[in-house]
Amino acid sequence: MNIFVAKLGRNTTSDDLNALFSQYGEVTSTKVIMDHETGYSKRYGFVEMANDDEAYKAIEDLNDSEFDGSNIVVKKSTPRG
DNA sequence: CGTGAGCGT
Repeated sequence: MNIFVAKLGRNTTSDDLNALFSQYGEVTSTKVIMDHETGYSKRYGFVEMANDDEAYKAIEDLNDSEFDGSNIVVKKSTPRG
C-alpha cells in the first residue's frame, strides 16, 4: 500500500515518516519530497507499507493528526503515471 | 487543497 502524506512540517524527513508509520506495521519505504537545489521540503511525502490492513489503520489514525507542529493529511497514494 | 528520483542502479 502506497500512502501520500501532505502538510508536513518543514523539518520532517523520510526517517520521521518511517518512525511514525512503523508504529502501525512494517514500513517498506518512505520519502519526503525535497527540492534538490534549495533543500527545502515540499511539505509532502510518501510511505509504503507491507501490509494493506495496517496501512489503512495508519491512514485513518494518522490523518488529520498533529505532527511536527502541523496537522497532517494521510491518504492513499496515486502513482506518478 | 497536496502526488515522488536517480545521474548512471
